Order: sequence, then structure tokens, then C-alpha cells
Amino acid sequence: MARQLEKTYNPAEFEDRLYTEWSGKGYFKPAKPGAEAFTIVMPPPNITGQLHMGHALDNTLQDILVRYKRMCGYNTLWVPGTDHASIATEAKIVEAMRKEGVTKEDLGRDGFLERAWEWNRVYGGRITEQLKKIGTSCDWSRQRFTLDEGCSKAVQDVFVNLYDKGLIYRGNRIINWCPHCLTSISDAEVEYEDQAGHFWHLRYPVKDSDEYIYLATTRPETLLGDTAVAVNPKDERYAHLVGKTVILPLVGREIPVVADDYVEMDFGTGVVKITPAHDPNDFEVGLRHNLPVINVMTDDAKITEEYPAYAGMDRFEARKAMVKDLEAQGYLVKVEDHAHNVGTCYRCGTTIEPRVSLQWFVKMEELAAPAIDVVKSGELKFIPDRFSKNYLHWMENIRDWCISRQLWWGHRIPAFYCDDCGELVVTKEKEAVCPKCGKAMRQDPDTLDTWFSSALWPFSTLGWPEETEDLATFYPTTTLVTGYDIITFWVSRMIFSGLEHTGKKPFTDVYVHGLVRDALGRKMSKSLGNGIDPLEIIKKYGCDALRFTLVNGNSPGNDMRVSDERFEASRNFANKIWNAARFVLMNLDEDCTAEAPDFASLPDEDKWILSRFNALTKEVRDNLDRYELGIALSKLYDFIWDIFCDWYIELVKSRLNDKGTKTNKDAQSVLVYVLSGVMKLLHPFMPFITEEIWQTLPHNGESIMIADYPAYTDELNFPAEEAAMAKVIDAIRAIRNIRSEMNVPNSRKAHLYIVTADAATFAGKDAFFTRLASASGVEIVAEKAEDNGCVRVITDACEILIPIADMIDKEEEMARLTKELASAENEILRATKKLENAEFVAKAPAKLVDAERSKIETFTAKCEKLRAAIENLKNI
RNA sequence: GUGGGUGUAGCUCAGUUGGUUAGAGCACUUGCUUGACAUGCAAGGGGUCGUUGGUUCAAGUCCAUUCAUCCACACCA
Repeated sequence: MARQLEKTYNPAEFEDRLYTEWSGKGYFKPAKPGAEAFTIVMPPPNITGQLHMGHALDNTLQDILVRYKRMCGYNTLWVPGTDHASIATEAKIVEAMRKEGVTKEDLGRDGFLERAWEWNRVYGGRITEQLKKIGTSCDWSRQRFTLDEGCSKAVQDVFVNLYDKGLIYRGNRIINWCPHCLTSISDAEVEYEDQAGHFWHLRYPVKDSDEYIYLATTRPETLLGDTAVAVNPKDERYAHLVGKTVILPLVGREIPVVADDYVEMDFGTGVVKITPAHDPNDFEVGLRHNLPVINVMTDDAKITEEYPAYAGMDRFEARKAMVKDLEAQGYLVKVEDHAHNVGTCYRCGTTIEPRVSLQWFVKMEELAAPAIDVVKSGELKFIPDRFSKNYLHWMENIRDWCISRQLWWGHRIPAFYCDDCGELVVTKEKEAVCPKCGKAMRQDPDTLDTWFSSALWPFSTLGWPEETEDLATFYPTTTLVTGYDIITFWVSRMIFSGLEHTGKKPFTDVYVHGLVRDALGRKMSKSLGNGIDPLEIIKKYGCDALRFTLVNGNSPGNDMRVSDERFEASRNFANKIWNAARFVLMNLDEDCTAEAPDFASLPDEDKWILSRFNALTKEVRDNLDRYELGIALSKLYDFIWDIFCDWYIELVKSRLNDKGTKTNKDAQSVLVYVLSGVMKLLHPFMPFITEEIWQTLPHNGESIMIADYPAYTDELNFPAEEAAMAKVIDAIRAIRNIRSEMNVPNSRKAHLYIVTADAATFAGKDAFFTRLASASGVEIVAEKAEDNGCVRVITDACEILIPIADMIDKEEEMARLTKELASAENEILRATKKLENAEFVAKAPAKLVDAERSKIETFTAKCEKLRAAIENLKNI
């Protein structure tokens, strides 16, 4: 006897085994050459990373789409890979080295890179192994790394192309500098946080005058770099000072008073000190007025040698010292508390220092235009749509992208300088010779922003710039799945890069999901220590339960909370499926096959479940096609638990005891048909349990993974039987209800009289009532005379008399009937009002108007019966 | 400041193109050792869908207003 499942659901026993089998049989590779392609490239996790809930969600969603499309017959490819994460990785390695007392400089560039590659060998593999635990069916034979040879070649090509087109330039511009990581970072990498600070009100003496000019600053230490004081050109208070000079306290430098629109008259005193080297706005003012740019800090944010009084002091120490001196010399007017936003490094949290420095930039305006069009035209869609607004807002206000980083771990900038004549050459070659003086050139020591290479991910992973078969087959990719937190960092840059370098959008749909939060709604973070480790959850509840929790009832773009309660509920669902399968298996004959039964000859309950299953396939497919994964899954949950387990299995139990009959064989066939069908529908969501069960059931084919996804068929559409069974189920519920309300124990069986004009609907279904409604026998009659020993239960389709009058509390039953009558009368009233409204009758769809009419009929009949039942009760 | 999200049962959340009496899980009440499952079964209580207006035959769903809350972007020295 091959067909058996372990008595208890123990996912750890089979999940790894099945993954290895699938992988070994090559199911993760595209297998339908010629068919329409469905492609996803995985957002590459950082090699520094540990698998967290965000990865688990992101990859579960991708896996669902990929498995679904694969079963639908698409030539499906999911490309995995990892990101070198230059700044994050370098920071971790430097930190590890610091503990050993080693610095980057000790190792030298080559030595450091060796160590970084070693890091990648050790930790880069860790995250991919963890991804396998959640069932990702990506093609590992195509796995890529942003620093591998191919991706590096793509990066070089792109850099050189953009440079040749004039879209990459090198310039002295103000950038965000991290004094801890010792590198520039892009605007997107700055995180702002509210900090309590102060306004220091200062006064600068006007030259050759007794007058002072009053202003305030939050960063007094930048005073050293002031090269002007600015006022608004319309400000009459200061008109007489424009063009004059003031003496910079502590420094003694003479600086001009300039007029600039940037200054707001109403804010503070209407005077701003201008420090072009250390403030982005001041930098702009400086450009407009040709002001000198004086950098007063070293790379690690200490005051430079030029200012001996403060030289070597950290910027915050210098601030204190300078405030003290300003006060002593009478330049400090007052100090106020002031909360303001301070930019911090997204990696290390250090307060960033705006700073003028020579960096490489991508000119964005020209690149952004087509990237805006492709979304505005609807050619590239965000799901849900509201994220396209975020995207467009960012794209339309984009600034040039600082791409050079003062790091070693990354793609080195392919630019070479001649130390003799200053010539600059940008080339794909590894070395360069100065075209002017013939001397060997020195390569730019900097590397590129990590996002520069991940921007190319959708095509660099498919072989671009080579014209590979993969590129021709799978590009543009179909769907990108990612969190809303990296739309600006990553998605936007892929879009303009794809359009620029391949002439095509990199993907058609962007499916955006939210963040996974803890039970209290907090972001999971290391500092809070509230992170939930997906691997722990898998150990405890199984991978399918984890996936179920992350997807069930969730809607695109919204954050979600996870908690033990939810994981447990999901595990219980898996357990329910497991036991339903066990039940089916223990009732199958040895010779039971996967052949479908002759549908037309089946009894109502079989046609009912098949018809419901059929409708389900359509709904699930429709939902999946619209990226409504959460809705699709909760429909599957309802069908499996409520329809299949709680009703169908209970309905066929009596037939299953009738061994050797046609009806028994049919029941087996239908159980197998529906269960294996619903396992297929569920497989993309819960791949392991569905495969394990499907393999154990009679089946055709090697694996559920490569089976056909069920589709709607007219052959299984049985509306009449669906309606009939709905009436039967309604009757059983009504009987259970009154028995429960009246505390009639199930052991007290009772004969039922079903009074109905529709005998056919109830005929031949005695077993349902005896088994599920504590009936000792059933009589279907057209009429039933008054009977004082019976209570009456009324449904839309029938009236049921149950001889348990002696068991009931007359008053309670009276109250119950009265309440039911009132609610039925209310329904009539409601429907009548609607129909009395001429406009409703005229404008609403005929179907709805008819529904209201038949509602009146149904409830009128029901009311009559209820009134009769009340009269009857009085006589008991 | 600009843009956006969220507000539905005690809690966490679904609710598709507006259309029966608004759903689920958890929690709660009552009753069940029903030969798959107590990680279960049956029955039940609980919501004026944040506020106020509007559009419509019809609004949880669309529009406006307002309150609360969260996020993104920008940022005033």
C-alpha cells in the first residue's frame, strides 16, 4: 500500500526533501521554449544580509507568480542573484578588521579586495541557501552577482556610453559626505531625523560702521567658511548694506553682503550667513554671486589647519569652542532651543556633512524624460497604481545623481588621469596611456554607487551587452516584485537605465508590497530586537505556514503585521489540509486511479462540489492575473475548509462506507479529483504540502510543479445541482440551529417532516439529515397537518417539522420565532420600498429588480409559515 | 511645505467594475471524546464601515470637508 501520509503533519520531514528533488529534476529552469515568456529578476539581496521577513515576503510573492505562470504553460524564468552592496559590505569588513586592529591602509587596496571577495564566498552563499528554505523556484544555474564578470562589463559599457553622450560628468559640486564611511553618498541615501538643536543668534560688525548685522545659525562651526552674508533684494531694512562688507568674527575675513531671492524676509532677521562649501543652498547662492568656496573640514569632519585655534577639533567640539569664543568676544546675542531635521547616513547613522568635492555625476534631466513618459502612458504599470504618483513626483524633481564613492569594494570608475598634463580618458580598457604625452595613466581610485550596477540588473543578468539568446527570449522582463521603500533607489533607476541602454522598458508591471511589521506594528529592526527570523518560523510551523501568513488576506502595497497567533492559524490550516488528505487516502480502494468519473451520472452533492470547484478555478485565476494574491488565497482557504472539509467530506461519509458500489467508487473519484485539483490551485502558495499530498494521491505526471493549472470548463458547470444543495445545506443549518438554541442533545434523534413543494431537491438525501442533523428518519411531504408535538423550522425553500416539542422552552422558542418574523417582515418592507421607487425599477439592472421581487415572494411565504408556527406553538 | 496611505467587530485585517441581510482569523459564549483533524466539530453574541455634507435608483466602495494616525519627498539659515 503506497498511499499513506504520516499521522501528524510534520513539514520538516518533507520540505527540504522536495526542494532538492525539484531542483535536481531541473524544474526551476525555463522548459517551454517557444511559448510566451514570463520573466522575473529577483531583487538581489545584499551579501551582508541574513534572510529577514522582508526577503521572505518578497520572494514568496515572486515564487507564487512564477509557479502559477509555469503551471499555466509559460516559458518561465526567475533569475536569482546577489548584490555586492558596496558601502554596507565595506563597512562590515572594516568593522571586523577594526576588531583585529587592522586598517584598510594596512592591507592596501588589493589586500582589502581579497578579503572582501573572501567575505562574499562565505556570506554571499549564506543568503542564497536561506532563500531555498522558503521554496524559491528560481533558476540557480543562472545565478548572478553584481560584481561578476558579466555585470562588471555591463557597468563599464554603460559608464562609457553615458560619458560619451555627455550624460556623465565630473565636477566640483556639493554632495553629502559621511565622515564615518569617508565617502560621498547620494541624496537618496540620506535619512533625515528630527533632532533637538539650537539657534545661535550672532552679530557681525559692518565694516567702517558702528552697525551690526544680526543673524542666526544652527551650525556655528560653519562660520569659518562663510564667504558672504545674504539678504532679500526687496528687503528695505538692509538695502543700504548690500554691496558693503562685514567682518567675520573669529576669522577677521571681510565678506560682502549680497542680495539673493533665496533669503526669506519673514524668517528670523532676514539675514543668512553663506557657507558655500558646507550647505547646498549656500552653494547655489555662491554660484550666483561668484563667491569663494572655503572648505573648513577634513574628510573626517575635523577643522582644517587653516584655523589654528580650532584645527583638529571635531566639528561638534569646534562648535562648543567657537560658541564660547563668540560669547567672550561679544558676538553671541542669544541662544534659542530649536528642533530641526538633520541628515544622517543611511548606513551608519552619522550626521552627514554637506561638502564641496570633486565627484562623478549622472546628468538626469535627459534620462528622466522617457522614464516619465513610459509610466504616464501606462506602458509600465505600478500595482497598486498610487505608487506611480510617488515615482513620477520623484522623477519630475530629480537632481543629478552623484555616482562616485570613496570606497574600494565595487566597480572601479573606468576613468584615467595623466599626472603630467591632467588629461582625462574614459575607457573600457584596463589601462590607459595618455594620448598627449604617451605616459601611463592613473585610474580613478573611486568606485561606483552600488545602485549604478543594480540599475542594470534586468538586462545585465540576461547577458547584456552581448546579444544573448536569453536577452532575446526573456527581455523585457514581465514583473518586478519589490517593496515600496526602494522605488526611488532602485526601480526608478532600472526604468531609465533600461530605456536608455536597451531601448526597452525593463519590465511591464511593478508589483509593490509593503513592509512586514511586528505584532505591535513596529518596523522590525536590529536595534529594537523585535525581528522575527523566518527560519525560526519555518522550523516551528513549516514553510507553507509562513508563506500562507505572509500572503493570506494581504493587499498590494500595504504593510502587514505578523504574530505567533497568525503563524499558528496558518499552521492549523496546513494541518487541516493534511488531515483531509489523510481521510481521503484511507477511504480509497487500491485500484483507485486519477481518472475523472463520468460527471453526468453523479449525484447532486458531487456535481455541487465539482461546480463549486470549477467556479473557484476561474476566480483564483482571475485574482492571480490581477495580482490579487491575498484574495485568491483566502478563497482557497474558504473552499478547502468550509466547502470541501466541513460539507463535502461530511456529505459523502455514508457513501464511503458502502464498499463495492458505484456510488462508493464515484465518491472516491470525486474526492481525488477535487482534492488534487485544489492542491494544484494552492500549489503556488503552499508548494510543499501540496506536492506531498498530490504525490500520494492517485496522479498522472511527475510533479505537481509541472502539472497544468486547473481551468474553468463548462463540463463542470452544474447550476441546478448547486442551487439544490444550497437548499439542503440551508435546511441542515436551520435544524442544527434550533436544536442548539434549545439545547437538544445530538443523542436525541428525531424524525423529520420536510414540507416542500420541491420534493425532488430533498429526495434521496436522507443520509445527510441523519448524519448531519441528528435525524432518525426523513419524510418529504407536500403538506403536514398541525402537530402539537413538533416545532417548526422555516427556511426559504421548505418547512421542517421536528417532534421535539417536549424538549423546548416555549417562551424562548416564541421569542426566536418572533424575532425571525420581525426580520423577515423587515426584509419585505425594505424590498417593497425599493420597488415602489420608480427610478430604481427604471434604472437598476433588471436582474436586481427581479431579485427584489422574488425576495418579496420568498419572505412573504416565510412570514406566513412563521405566523403559522407561532400559532402552533401557542397550542403546545 | 508638497504628495500619498490608513481609519470597517474587543484585536489584526479582507472587502475586486458602486448592487442581496458587510466578511475572515484570533479572542469571547454555549454544546460536543461525531473512527481525518481538540492544530478539531456545531451553534451563537459582537460593527449607525472615523466626522459632516454631496453625487447616484443604489455608497463601506465615487466626490468634497474635517478629525486622527502613519509614510515619502522637500526643508528656513
